[in-house]
Amino acid sequence: MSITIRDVAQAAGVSTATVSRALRGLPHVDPETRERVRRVAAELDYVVSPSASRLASGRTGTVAVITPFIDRWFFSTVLSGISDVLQESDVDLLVYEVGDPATSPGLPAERRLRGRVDGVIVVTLPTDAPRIADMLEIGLPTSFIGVRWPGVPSVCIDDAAAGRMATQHLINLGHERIGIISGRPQASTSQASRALGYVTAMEGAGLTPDPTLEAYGYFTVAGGESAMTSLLSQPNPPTAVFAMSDDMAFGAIRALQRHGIRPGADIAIASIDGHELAELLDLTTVGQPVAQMGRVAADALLARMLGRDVSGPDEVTVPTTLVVRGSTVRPSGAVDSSPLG
Amino acid sequence: MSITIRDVAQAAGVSTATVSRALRGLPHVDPETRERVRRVAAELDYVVSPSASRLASGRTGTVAVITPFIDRWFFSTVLSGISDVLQESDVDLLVYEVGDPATSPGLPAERRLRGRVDGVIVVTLPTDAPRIADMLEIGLPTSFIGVRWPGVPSVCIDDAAAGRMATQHLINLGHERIGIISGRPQASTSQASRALGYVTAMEGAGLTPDPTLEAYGYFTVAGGESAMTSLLSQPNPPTAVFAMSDDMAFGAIRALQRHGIRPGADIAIASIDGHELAELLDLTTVGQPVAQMGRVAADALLARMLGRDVSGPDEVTVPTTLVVRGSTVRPSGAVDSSPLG
DNA sequence: GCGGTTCGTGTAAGCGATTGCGGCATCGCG
DNA sequence: CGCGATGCCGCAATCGCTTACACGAACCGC
Repeated sequence: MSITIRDVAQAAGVSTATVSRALRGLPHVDPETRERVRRVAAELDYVVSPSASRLASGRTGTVAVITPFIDRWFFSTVLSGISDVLQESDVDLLVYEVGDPATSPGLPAERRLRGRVDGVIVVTLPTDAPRIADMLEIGLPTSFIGVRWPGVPSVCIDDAAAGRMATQHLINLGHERIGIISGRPQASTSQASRALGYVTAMEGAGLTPDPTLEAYGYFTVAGGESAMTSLLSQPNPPTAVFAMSDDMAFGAIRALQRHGIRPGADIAIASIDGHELAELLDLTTVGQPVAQMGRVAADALLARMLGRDVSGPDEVTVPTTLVVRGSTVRPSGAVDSSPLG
Repeated sequence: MSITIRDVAQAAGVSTATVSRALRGLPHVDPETRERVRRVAAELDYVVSPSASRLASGRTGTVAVITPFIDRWFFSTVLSGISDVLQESDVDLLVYEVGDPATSPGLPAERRLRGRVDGVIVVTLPTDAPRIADMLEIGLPTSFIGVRWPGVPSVCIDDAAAGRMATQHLINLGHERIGIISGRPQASTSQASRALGYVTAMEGAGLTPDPTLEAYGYFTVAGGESAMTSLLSQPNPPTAVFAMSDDMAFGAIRALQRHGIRPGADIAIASIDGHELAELLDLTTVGQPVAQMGRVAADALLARMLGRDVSGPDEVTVPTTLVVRGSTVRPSGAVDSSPLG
């Protein structure tokens, strides 16, 4: 029913081997022959059978992206960046949504990957390290986004610096009681780094982080809202809050609105992400180049998969930039402790 | 190097045929034999070669999703719903991001699909009909989201009703000069339907839509902002605005903020989508069950692919619900023309 | 003019599953 | 006890392509 390489070979008066070589641009084919094969193939509307090709060659022309979520801003944006790059190289994109590793078992995809893809991009939550070792055991070329792992291609931001930057900015505005909305209790990796940045900045300014001023927002809008609510119920609430993600900051802002407190004017908020809608909500945030992170990871993976010269280091850190908006204004009467943040 | 079905067969003392049948749960296998094969396979950590299986069986266990974008709320949410369903059935999800059909050529994926997937889900922009015929020509089971096509499984909302609902709500509040922020000039399908709903509601209330009160927002935040800006520059600006999408409404709100105009208090805004962050911005919107739309489409496709009994109609319309928030309040001094919208 | 390259092409052996068909026991029933 | 069903299972032919290897022709330099 479907037309095969044999049909093309016959119609072009050559062998299937030649057709294969001609169509794929391999050498050792007379230019004239190649052209003829191409024409015949086009006329017949021939497309190679991916299954057969894969079986014979062992290559799949596919990469898998393993991501906790696909319907959240950060992840869908990363995905889009990845998609850009892969499409340019005619590589298919397989998506596995695995959920939050903290609540769902692990990577259900491990077994599936073998023989199904040529490479894997793992997008990790900032909340905790993935089963990286498990992943690497499969022996597929892999690229990580969001964690740093020795010897493995990965791209991430400097979480500590980002946390420090946001917190320092609040400090520079004169705030001293600065709360923090973090992900979840006792998480690891980049979350810890962001918290570290917060602590570093605080201590650098001679301030002591008040443990009662930490609340958990689980990286969701709803979580951020309840975190902020609990912060507000403190006997001595913070005058500024650092949220580890824009989503949580959004929730925090909603909490403020509910309490009739004006973000910026009454309580300062700064966070990390650079979410598209942060501008709308006038939220000060440390922006990360999310789509670019996806592109970089995909590029790195492709380079390794296709055996290109692997230029550039394995571990790349992309820059973040503080975007100051209305959610962080000088508290009335306060004096800036440094020449701008 | 990798272990194959032959290794398992040998280790279990049966033929490869039996291994294949045993592992896939096919009948005509002694329960005892099946168990032994399973055990051996597990011990050997055997996984079937997808390529070989596909080539032999002709099935790929994969569906493609063709979507204009993946980094926008609507699409990533749909994608997530699809992913849910597919994962339950152990079907792989291949994603093709094709861009806005209005600006990018078309479906570059057509050729790729043949032999690569068992089915396709096409997510269409509300801005215009996809090359549906092209798509159907491939002869793969296909499911559409966002358009209605005779005889083809599709899921969408009643765009006209949604547009009418939002507009009627504004009318009920006493507004008469109601502007509209639509997608792009002369687009089609669901965009037209939403506009139709607007017109229907207006005329039903004895109001005449003012053509100078229509602006184009191209379904983006930035577009919505400039659309609202141009609306505001009218000699006689609207007192209420219906935006075809939440994103555009977000942009419109930003424009209002920039002009020192309070959404809700000074100008009412209602839109369509039910975006996660609409609540944050206190935006009245006609919510559509986006993730569910993805799930429904995936279910329908799976039913056809796997030859299940195709229950339910081809074309399903999912319900929308008006969520009233602060962006639409009664204009001061106005009287409601009906008992609540 | 001859051995050795280089080029273009064909032959055919895989790749690792799936599955139609046939064979051999075993079973049930008359 | 005989005979058709039935249940299990193996044989072997695909599926459509890739690619190592072989082969003949043309071409090279000495």
